[in-house]
Amino acid sequence: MSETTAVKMGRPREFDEDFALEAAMRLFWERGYEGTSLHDLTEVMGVNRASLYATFGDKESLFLKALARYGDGPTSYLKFALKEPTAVQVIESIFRGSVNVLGDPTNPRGCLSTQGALATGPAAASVKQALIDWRKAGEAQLQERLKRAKVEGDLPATTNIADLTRFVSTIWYGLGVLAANGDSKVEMKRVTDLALKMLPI
Amino acid sequence: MSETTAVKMGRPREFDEDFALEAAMRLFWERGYEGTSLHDLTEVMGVNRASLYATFGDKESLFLKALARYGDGPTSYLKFALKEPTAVQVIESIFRGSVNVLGDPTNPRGCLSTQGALATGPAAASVKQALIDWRKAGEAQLQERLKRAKVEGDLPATTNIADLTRFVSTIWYGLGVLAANGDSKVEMKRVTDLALKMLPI
DNA sequence: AACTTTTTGGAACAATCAGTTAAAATATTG
DNA sequence: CAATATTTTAACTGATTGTTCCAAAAAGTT
Repeated sequence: MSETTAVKMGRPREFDEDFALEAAMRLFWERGYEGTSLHDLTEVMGVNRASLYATFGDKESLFLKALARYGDGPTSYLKFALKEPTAVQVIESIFRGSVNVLGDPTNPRGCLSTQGALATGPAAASVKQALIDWRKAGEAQLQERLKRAKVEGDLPATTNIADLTRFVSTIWYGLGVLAANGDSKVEMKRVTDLALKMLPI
Repeated sequence: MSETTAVKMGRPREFDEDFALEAAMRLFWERGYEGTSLHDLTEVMGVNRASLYATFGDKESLFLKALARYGDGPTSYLKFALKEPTAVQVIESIFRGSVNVLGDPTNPRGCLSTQGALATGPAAASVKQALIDWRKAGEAQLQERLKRAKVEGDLPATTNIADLTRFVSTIWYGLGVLAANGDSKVEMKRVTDLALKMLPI
């Protein structure tokens, strides 16, 4: 019976794993992978070095866990957006969710997937690549969904799915930089409103 | 007579200042501010530490000089684009120039202004801010030009200049991330072609 | 040849980096 | 209480960070 409620032997933890990972995610989000030091991580996470390594592994491993949490948390809107009934609604929903997260003043400015490690030194090359993969995976999910929309007839048969996907992704990424620039939610919303009006659909 | 051709006393330099700054720019471009070490800079620049400091100042100062060179070099297309006769041609020209630079396989992938320091630790906060200012300055120049286009009548009086500027900027920034993802020039061109077709003009 | 001026090479700097280790502390189990 | 298991504490790696300093080297000037 090794359940989550199982009584554990040994000295009990003085930190909350969930809280700690959330804090790590937000610090990486704000400062990027290379800009975040282990010392600062232990502080915001409320975890000492040794426990951090025992629980989350090394810095890269911790970052990947934080990234996964980012996908399940702040950017979970993507999962729901993909379930919308039509292509237009899917795109609308992605834009809405994105603007909501990026425009929330309680969040770090920008998007973890682009701020985390867009360009790095050789030591962080694998993290940079992981983020490329992460972004491309998002694009792939959208592309699959739009492809289905075409089959279902709610996108014209003439629509170039790859182009439309890349176009939406471009705006998506661009919003992240707008947010990093300090633009407000209202300003970002005006961009997505304009984009939706123009959409070749 | 203190001209540039003036004979200088002292031991002559063994490095070329222009070459060195170009090399620094490209390394920052590829690795970002925090991802670039002084050790690696001296190697690619062909300058020893002491001479680097004497000539370019500290790391931040060197980065700012590299950024200025980036503006005068790879992204000089902006200056020319703003001189185009109509708003549409201006935007077309920006997109074309951007795709050419970002899609050039001999260049580092992505855009220095977004890769340099989108998110950083506190130590690099001033560099991050300098890049925000740099990007916003670019937006401001475009906005001024589009405002003029409206006055000159080649944009409808109903056009919201701020919105149009931000929309073009968003795509501009987004292209940088596409490039960082490894997308090809052809793929980026298809994005800008689509955007131009959709432009509310 | 003696003196100035500038650059070079390399050592030295203190600070910080990610990561490890061993002992002390705190719990459960028998 | 004794044995076991886990976490905390804190010191300690060894490497790397950005920056400074200094004597030697290489040129021009007198």
